Amino acid sequence: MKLDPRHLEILAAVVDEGGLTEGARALGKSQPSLSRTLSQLEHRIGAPLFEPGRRPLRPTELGRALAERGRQVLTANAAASSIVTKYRGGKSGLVRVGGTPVFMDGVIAGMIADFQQQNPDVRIDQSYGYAEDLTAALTAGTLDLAICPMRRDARAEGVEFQPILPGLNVVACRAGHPLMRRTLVTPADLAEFPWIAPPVDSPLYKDLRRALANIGTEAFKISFTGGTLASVISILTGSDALTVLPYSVVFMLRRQNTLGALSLQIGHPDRDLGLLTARAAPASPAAARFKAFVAKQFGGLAVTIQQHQQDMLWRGAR
Amino acid sequence: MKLDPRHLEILAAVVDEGGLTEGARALGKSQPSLSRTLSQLEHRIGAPLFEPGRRPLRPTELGRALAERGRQVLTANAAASSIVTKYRGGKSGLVRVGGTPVFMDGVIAGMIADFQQQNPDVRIDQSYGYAEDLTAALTAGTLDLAICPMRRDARAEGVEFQPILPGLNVVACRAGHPLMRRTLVTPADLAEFPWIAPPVDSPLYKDLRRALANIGTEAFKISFTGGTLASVISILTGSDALTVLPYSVVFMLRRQNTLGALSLQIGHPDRDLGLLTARAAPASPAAARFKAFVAKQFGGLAVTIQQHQQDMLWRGAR
DNA sequence: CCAGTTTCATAACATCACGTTATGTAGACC
DNA sequence: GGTCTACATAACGTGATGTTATGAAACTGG
Repeated sequence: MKLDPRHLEILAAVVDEGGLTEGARALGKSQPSLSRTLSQLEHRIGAPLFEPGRRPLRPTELGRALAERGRQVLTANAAASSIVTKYRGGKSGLVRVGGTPVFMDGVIAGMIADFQQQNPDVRIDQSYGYAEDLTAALTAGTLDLAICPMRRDARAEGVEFQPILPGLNVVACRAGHPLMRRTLVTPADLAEFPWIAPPVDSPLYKDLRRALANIGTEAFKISFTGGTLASVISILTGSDALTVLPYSVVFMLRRQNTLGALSLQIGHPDRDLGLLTARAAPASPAAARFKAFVAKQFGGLAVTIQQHQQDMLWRGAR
Repeated sequence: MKLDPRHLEILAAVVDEGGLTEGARALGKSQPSLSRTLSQLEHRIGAPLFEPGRRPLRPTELGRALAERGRQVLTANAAASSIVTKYRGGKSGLVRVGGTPVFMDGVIAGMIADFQQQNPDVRIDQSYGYAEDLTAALTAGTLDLAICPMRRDARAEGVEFQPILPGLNVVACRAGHPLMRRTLVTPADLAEFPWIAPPVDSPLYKDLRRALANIGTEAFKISFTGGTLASVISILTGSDALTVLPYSVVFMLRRQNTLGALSLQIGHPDRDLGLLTARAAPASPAAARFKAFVAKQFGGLAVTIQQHQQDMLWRGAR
């Protein structure tokens, strides 16, 4: 006995609403349609679903039992509809986001927390990688959004880059570091302190090398390498070590008052931090929503950073 | 967003079976049919349900979420099918059975217990009534089966009567009643004992009157009237009162050894105990099954009673 | 008991979704 | 790179589902 789940839905609606007319109205169909459908169903089953010759159509025991199942179909269907609606509104779904480790840990993780506060049904898969891997993952369709620094002129095939922050690295150290008191730090001052280096294949490592070369300090001693942002922060706060970090990361940590940035111009990398998305496949609503959220947050962040720098400048000039 | 529950079923089957081909086989449909249906569903939803360009078709997060709902639809549908199958096999449903009070309590109740032992999903609504009411209820469709005594020549309109036992009433009393020792009881012996009378509108009451008239005893004192079988038995066992009961009822109670029947010919009523069913509406499978069960039980009962009587006769003759 | 109202059943018809077979195409695997 | 398997597409027939119009039957009130 194979039944059509739609027939069960109709039966449930008619039983629950108390009549064909009401049931038809509830389902948005015509009354004769339901009448015929239920007649056919009764004929197929070979047993009456409604007591014959009763005008306010009353279900039999069997009709009630089957209506119960129809109710289950209706609720499952409604749940499915809700899932689709939420998905299309970006309120639900999966977002696979990747980026350079330090940015993800230092900046994006906080934004993800804010985003999930408002969108609890959106699942976020975070992964780490550098521009090349991220681009590959995006074109392969295994990633929805990447957040990484990228050269302004670099146009990778099949991906779209949307700059959100100018690249700006600073020399970071613990809040009470000896060099923090100086209003101006010279390259020579840096020589005596140990350095924490990012992984050698990271853009940040290149930035570090380039920054030190610009300053004129080629020889520097590396005391720690390979850790994630969390371990870097631990070591920085527990020692007088220095490292190069994106200013945005240092800025986001300002509330904890554990890290500071030296007043030292180390030269901007020729890259912008930005959002990388695949050009081919249209992003899922949740991914698009998350992307828009991140972009907006960074917009606010850029303004805040600017205000903060103005403030620091003003206080420094005083 | 209104979805077709059948599409969800198909999605669930494909996701669970791991492919279109397997899903099609599981549903008893062709592979292209599912392919097109799911394509349309994806198009309607506006989002992919399966990761594109993967050969062992792998569902997306959304696809999995909707498949979960489809699974609910499938289980509800399967449950509905099971209900129908059990209903058609008479293994489930509602049986409304009515009959004369004493018979229902004394004989049928025990059969109902046996029936429900084997058919736990069949619900039985028991009601009481006499031939006239029962016939009316049957033709009105508010009763599936009636069990009552009926004259052999009485043919009510629209109902069918199937005799199952010859009507046979006996004078009943408690097991240790003074009259029980006598091998032969005369009408005069009955005069000194009080009588329990059934309700005056019951056929049993008429039987009592007729039986006593046949015997020649018109004047008898009635000490109790109006109770159900349970109270009649209580009073019989606690006193030396007499009453008229169908022999089948006394026989069914033989195990308890509380009641006995006097060796007194009181004349058979011109009625048979039988099953009354509506001729018009075909009985529900469960009702038909119950009717067959009761008929078979009574068949066995008739044989047992006969053997018992033979046995009694033989012992009495010895 | 009768008239009015409501509620369901039936008829006739159009359309679209579904199921079929045949066939093309693209990952996957060795 | 060749082959196999699995999915997608095409073309077509049929049947179920939707519609409106209308009839019949049952509940309502006086």
